Amino acid sequence: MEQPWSKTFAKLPKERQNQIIETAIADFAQFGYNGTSINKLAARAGISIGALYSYFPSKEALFLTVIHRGYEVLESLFYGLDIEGLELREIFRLLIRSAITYSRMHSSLTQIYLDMSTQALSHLSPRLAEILERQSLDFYRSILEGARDSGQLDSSLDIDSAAYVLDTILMSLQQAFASSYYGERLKIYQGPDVIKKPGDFIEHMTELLMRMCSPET
Amino acid sequence: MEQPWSKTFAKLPKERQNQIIETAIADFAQFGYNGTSINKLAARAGISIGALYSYFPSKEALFLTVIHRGYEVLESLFYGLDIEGLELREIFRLLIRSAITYSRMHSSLTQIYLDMSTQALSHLSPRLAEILERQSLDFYRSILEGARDSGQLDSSLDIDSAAYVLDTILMSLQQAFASSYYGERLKIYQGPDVIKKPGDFIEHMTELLMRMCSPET
Amino acid sequence: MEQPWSKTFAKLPKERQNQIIETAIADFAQFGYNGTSINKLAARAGISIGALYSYFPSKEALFLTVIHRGYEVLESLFYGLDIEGLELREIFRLLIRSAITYSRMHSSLTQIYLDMSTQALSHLSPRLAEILERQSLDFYRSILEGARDSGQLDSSLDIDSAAYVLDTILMSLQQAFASSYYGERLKIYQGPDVIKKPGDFIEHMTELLMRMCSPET
Amino acid sequence: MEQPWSKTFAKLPKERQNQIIETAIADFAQFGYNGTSINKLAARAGISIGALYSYFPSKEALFLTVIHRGYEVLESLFYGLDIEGLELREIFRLLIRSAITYSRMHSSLTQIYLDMSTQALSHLSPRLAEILERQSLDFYRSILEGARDSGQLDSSLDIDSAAYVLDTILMSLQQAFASSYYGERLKIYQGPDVIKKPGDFIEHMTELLMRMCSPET
DNA sequence: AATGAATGAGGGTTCATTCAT
DNA sequence: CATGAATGAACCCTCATTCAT
Repeated sequence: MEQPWSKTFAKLPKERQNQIIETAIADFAQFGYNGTSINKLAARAGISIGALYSYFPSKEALFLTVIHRGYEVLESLFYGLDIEGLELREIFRLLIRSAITYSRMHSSLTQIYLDMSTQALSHLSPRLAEILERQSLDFYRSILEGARDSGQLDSSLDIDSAAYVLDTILMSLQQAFASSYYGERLKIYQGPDVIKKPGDFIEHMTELLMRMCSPET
Repeated sequence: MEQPWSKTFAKLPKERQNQIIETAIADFAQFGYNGTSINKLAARAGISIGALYSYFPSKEALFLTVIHRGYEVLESLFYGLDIEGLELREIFRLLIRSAITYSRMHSSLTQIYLDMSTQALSHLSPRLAEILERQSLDFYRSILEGARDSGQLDSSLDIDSAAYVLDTILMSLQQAFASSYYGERLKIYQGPDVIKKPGDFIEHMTELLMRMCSPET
Repeated sequence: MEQPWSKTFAKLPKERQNQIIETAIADFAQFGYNGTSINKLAARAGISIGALYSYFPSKEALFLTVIHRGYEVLESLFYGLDIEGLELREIFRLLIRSAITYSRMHSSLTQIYLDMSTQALSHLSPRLAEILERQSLDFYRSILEGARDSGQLDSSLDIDSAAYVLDTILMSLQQAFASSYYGERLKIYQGPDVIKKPGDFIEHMTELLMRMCSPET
Repeated sequence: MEQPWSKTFAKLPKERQNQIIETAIADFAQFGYNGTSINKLAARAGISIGALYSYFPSKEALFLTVIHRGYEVLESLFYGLDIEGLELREIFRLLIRSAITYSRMHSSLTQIYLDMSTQALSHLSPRLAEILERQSLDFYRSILEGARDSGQLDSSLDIDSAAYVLDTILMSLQQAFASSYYGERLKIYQGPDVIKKPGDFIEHMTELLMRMCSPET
């Protein structure tokens, strides 16, 4: 993604950059793209409208910058996962836990992903999907291929399909722990305590993923 | 859900009702809740603004009515599925096919679900989730319980968790075949032909669901 | 010119229409197209911004409506000139007097013509020139042809060129009596009293036009 | 005209001065005074906003500097015209040709004159008209007086009025060959080829001016 | 019941000018 | 001297809602 922000913004102290991006994340998350007012956002971020427009040429550019930030966070999450030598079950458990942790730590970003996938922003879809989903696929595929090579994954399995299911489930968990709607949905499926005490649920999910992947005994 | 529409609207000829609701579905799907203009919608639907406001007290009420219509469509979909006597594999295949068919026939409604689950409309979440997700859960649970009772489902499985995974996957397929973003995502995972020729993908998904549920041999 | 105003505007009482158009004429004349603020104009016209935009879809449409009004005024001026049976000298004198009178009565419209011919509005040039200049040409040509047929105009003269000069001079007089710049210019050429007492100047101009046209004796 | 530019600007290398003034000419010509953005102009000229404001205390000062440059160009044009010993008809032809040539070479300046004469800039009118029109009058008057003294101009003619007509026609030709609107107008009067092949038109104009001035035979 | 004109706050964005560096 | 970041009023235009007809 070409940088949607200006050189002026890049030169700003990191502190100030964060202050702006975090305000933007909060607003876009809470109000959605169309519901967010750039003028109000600027006021909340403590900068003038003119300054904001000198950092980002348009509302869309600011939004894309926020998405970019989300990508970096996600990247560092994947990068920080140490799955070396773990059994597949441990890996699944770790992925699920990480999805939930990420979701809680970065609930606004997660909410923005939801908004971004909305049809109203469909003109951004190809660009954004390519950036964000490609790395997930690569990561999950490498995990599953590793498991297959070590005999922990049924060799007859279509890996891309399994990766799709894995990503779908992890995404659904992220959404469940960050957005109101999907939170309500999860509570309907798992009872009201699941959000606060997700331990059992995590085990169940791990088990289901394992059953899906493990070679027949 | 209390009827968000007025008695006046209820008394309208079905034809006129449909004309309005379908315009609303199209607009909310394309532009999102915040991006939809009630004035333009009225013009496109061929009614006056005053009439629209006599049918629905607010933009939100019209949106809720649209969601309600979506619920009816979904209900009739579930109701129309004849799974009596089918083996579990057949049922999964049918559910997946139905999700895709529904998504293609009612892509606007599917897109609206996405918008609705957005944080910007979070004040509606509890109401909407309860209505829409409860019936899905009940339906999937009954299927899985039936399968368990006939020995086609591992009795150690947590049925609510399995239902959650099932619903999650079916929802993701709906979104993939209706929205730009999730369509792009699916293509990244499965290649560009999957949208037009989803046969293999359907089989893979069926297989994965079966592995998840079947008793160990 | 297709009507740039809406049906809503057409249905307004003439009084109200005039109030709006006249405010627009005054503002566009005083501040130019780019210098005119639609919001301020609406306030000065005593209507809401929304109302103004329901009458005219854009600033440009309002401007075009003003030009249209100018065309009507010009048309009625031409139509009202009774040159039947007048000698050419009398006709020239009358045209010059009329240009000055028109300019004084409709100085704002005259000022707007100046603004309109500016390069900043060049995308309107072809449309506007065709409408406004065509009728002038036709009118002047008919006068000159009449004069030629009655032997008052040298038959070797190129009538279109003579019409061009005639129009150019009349336009310059209009501008001189309506706009600051061309007023100053005229004063430099003719002394400061010419604006208030243009009698001699009118005679000189008449004489020059006659010399230009009359057959050699 | 008091110099509207600063000493700093005067000390700049001529090259840099030109670069700035020419960008300003281009922008003011294309967008008009109100439509021109000083910030964009600075960027296009390759200098900083701060520098621009150290050269010219305001947008208006830059505009006046541009007008001043136009004056210089016009002055050098008049100065460069060698009419010594030419017959009046030759002089008129030369003036017309020069007006067209000038207009083509300096179309932006010509367009700026149009904008400048607009009511929106009326507070500048007295200053600008005095500078720009005085020299034209003096020049044309000297020509006509010369012609009168050599018997080529009817001695009963009011020279100032003839100068006014002469200037008006020459100005109209300049505008016709530089601005969209007056170009369209000329085409309506003279057909679409006149802009590219103005030969006949030049002759007609010359003839008309001659008729206007020559003594009766 | 139906119409659609009217409202005006608020939307995203621009820009002449200032001033700390 | 030069830079260019910062300001914020003002720009054109939209829209959910009201209400006289």
